[in-house]
Amino acid sequence: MDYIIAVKQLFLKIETPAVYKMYEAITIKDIAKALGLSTSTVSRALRGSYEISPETKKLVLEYAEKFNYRPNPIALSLKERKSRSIGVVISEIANHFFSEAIDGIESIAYNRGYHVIISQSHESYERELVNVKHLSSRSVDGLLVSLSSETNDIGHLKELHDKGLPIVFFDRVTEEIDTHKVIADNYKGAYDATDLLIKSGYKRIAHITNSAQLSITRERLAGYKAALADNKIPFNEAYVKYCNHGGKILQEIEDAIKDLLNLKQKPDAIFSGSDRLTTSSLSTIKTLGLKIPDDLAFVGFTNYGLVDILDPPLSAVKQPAFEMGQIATEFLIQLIESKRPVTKFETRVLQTRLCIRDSAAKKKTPAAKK
Amino acid sequence: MDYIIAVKQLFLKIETPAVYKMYEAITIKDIAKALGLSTSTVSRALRGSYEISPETKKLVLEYAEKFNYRPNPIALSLKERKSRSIGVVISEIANHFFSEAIDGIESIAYNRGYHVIISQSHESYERELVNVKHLSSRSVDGLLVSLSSETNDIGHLKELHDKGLPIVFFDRVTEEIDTHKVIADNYKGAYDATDLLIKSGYKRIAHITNSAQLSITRERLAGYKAALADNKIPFNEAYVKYCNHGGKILQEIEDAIKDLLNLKQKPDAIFSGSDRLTTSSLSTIKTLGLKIPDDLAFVGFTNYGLVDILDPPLSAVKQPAFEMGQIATEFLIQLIESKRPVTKFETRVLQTRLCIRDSAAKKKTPAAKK
DNA sequence: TTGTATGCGTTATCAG
DNA sequence: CTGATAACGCATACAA
Repeated sequence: MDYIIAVKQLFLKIETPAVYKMYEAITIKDIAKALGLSTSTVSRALRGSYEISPETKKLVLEYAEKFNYRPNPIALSLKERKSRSIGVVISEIANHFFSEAIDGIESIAYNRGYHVIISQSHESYERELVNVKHLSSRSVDGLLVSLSSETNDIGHLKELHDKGLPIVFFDRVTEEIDTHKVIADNYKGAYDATDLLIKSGYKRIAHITNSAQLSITRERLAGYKAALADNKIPFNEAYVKYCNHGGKILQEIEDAIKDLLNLKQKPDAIFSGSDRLTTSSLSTIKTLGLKIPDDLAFVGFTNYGLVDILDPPLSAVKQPAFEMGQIATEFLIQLIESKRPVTKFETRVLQTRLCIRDSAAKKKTPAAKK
Repeated sequence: MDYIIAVKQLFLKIETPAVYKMYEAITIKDIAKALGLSTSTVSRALRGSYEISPETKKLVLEYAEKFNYRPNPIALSLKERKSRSIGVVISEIANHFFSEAIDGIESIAYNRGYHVIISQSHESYERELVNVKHLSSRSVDGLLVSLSSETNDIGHLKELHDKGLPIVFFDRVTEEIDTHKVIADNYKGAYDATDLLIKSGYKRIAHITNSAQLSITRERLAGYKAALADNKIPFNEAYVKYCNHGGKILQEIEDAIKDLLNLKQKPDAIFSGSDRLTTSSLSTIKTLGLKIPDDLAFVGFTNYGLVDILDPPLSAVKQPAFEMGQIATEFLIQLIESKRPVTKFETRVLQTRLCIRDSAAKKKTPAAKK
């Protein structure tokens, strides 16, 4: 049986020329041969060089058009030593903040003729490492990075950056690498959210947030603390819950919220510090049978279109994800195409937007509590 | 001031050699020169060829290891005439069905050493065309396609496919191209959803769905009709609302739902046919102040994690997006790496999953209505 | 066992 | 105005 197949294969191999093989496209060489010109003449004609006679130019251009000539980007890459592609390193596409950011990234990249290669770390340092290695080894011209929540050693990126690979960070940044960065005003966003809860009459406000090493976590925590301080509310360490945000996030959140509810001084409101944290928290709150805002008021960072379809509608801090992606990409392309080494870097800070809805509604019984 | 900067730059330019320029990596040629060997020897040693002496092999391997040699993928691509990357053509990343599918695609692709390049059409035929052109012209080895809702001319894809570019369709497929396809059992999913509503006591069930030319729309409509027929409920054309799903989807949906509510025989339930349609419908229903399920019962296709955080929890048809992505990718890589032309193609159909929740709860007053 | 030469598709340099 | 040649990094047929 195997023998027959083998013979058949041999037969097929002889019979069929390499037609099926690959989408064969026309090359400069083909044009040159067909027109009895040299490849260099064709190349120059195609690029509209002034030193080619109008007739030749016309001839070549028409032939190219007719046979739908497209320059081979891979050959160009090899020659110019750049791939015209940029790598994006993020944790999760299935997260509206990042998918909006990607929209922004693409809107700029495609206009400037760059491919976008996206890789997800799923919040794992291991995977981030693998992805960065995969993307680097000279197949991308630059990297757009938002760190995974597990990452605290950025040696892999530092090394690439030192070797001259342009890198721009957005959202989850690091201070250890001096380059352009694009972030939201997390401090102010968190301040606004916390302040809204306080102004609505809540005093015992818990904060569910990402892993402690992320820049966004630190900045949002600072904004939360500042709002408490400005309103003369003491900061309570037990009210802050860090979640590593990995695969078992739902369990993590459930544990965190249960912990909070078991405290002697139960919190009366929660401020949640990210997209996934927000949805997971809401899910847990529902499971526990708690009513928002009466049992627990709620405000969260999120870019999902959830704000108004929930009951009650969700008060949320929205990040300018699309713009962040755009600006980061502009920065990166600028670095890639810069003729001279860049030594002066910028950290661009964009404003967040607070959407006020019922989930942080005024407390109904402010008098009853002490 | 500018003058000083210019002088400084000039100075810098003279001072710094072309180090900043580009992440320079070591090549086979470098190794050969350093070790006094020829490039071919090095190349062979690196690939562990049997015809190289153990000593030379060791020498080369150690040197390569020490200087962290990585073969240049672009040079390889040029040589082997393939890029080891696959293009993904979808409408929106910010759609859980697609982001889950992408997870599946990546899980397979990365294991097999392929890059994944994603492009979004945002439901526009124009953009789909541009993206496909961009991806093709020999920079990807194959295409994973889910058509935009605007697309009814697939000439661009047909041409590429005829030229030998492997293409696999998933979710939104076409019959006009003979190749592997991966779809959900949309017929059954729609049947189940409609049947659930009927079994819960609803009889006037509207269907909000995608643009009519999409395969998923046709299949889901068929399932909806079949469930009605099996339950002896007459089909009412006025109950089916097609939405083109473009930029102004919210307005479209609002109009559609208002139309439905203005009918003499107002529907008592809605079955919605996609992720975005579902969230937009819920949003509109909320805006109009309608209560689910008392005023209007609801079941929708969706892959969002919404099911249980809404009030009432949402009954939903979930698609096996991750698996669809995986299988489509396996098909594609199989086509790409096949040594012979493939003539026998498969259409894989995966099962959907119905999640039953309160939004399709039993009707409370079945007696009152005729 | 190792080296030389060639080609993948393109552009730049130099020579006519 | 046009053509020949080299180079980008790698693999391989062919020589030695």
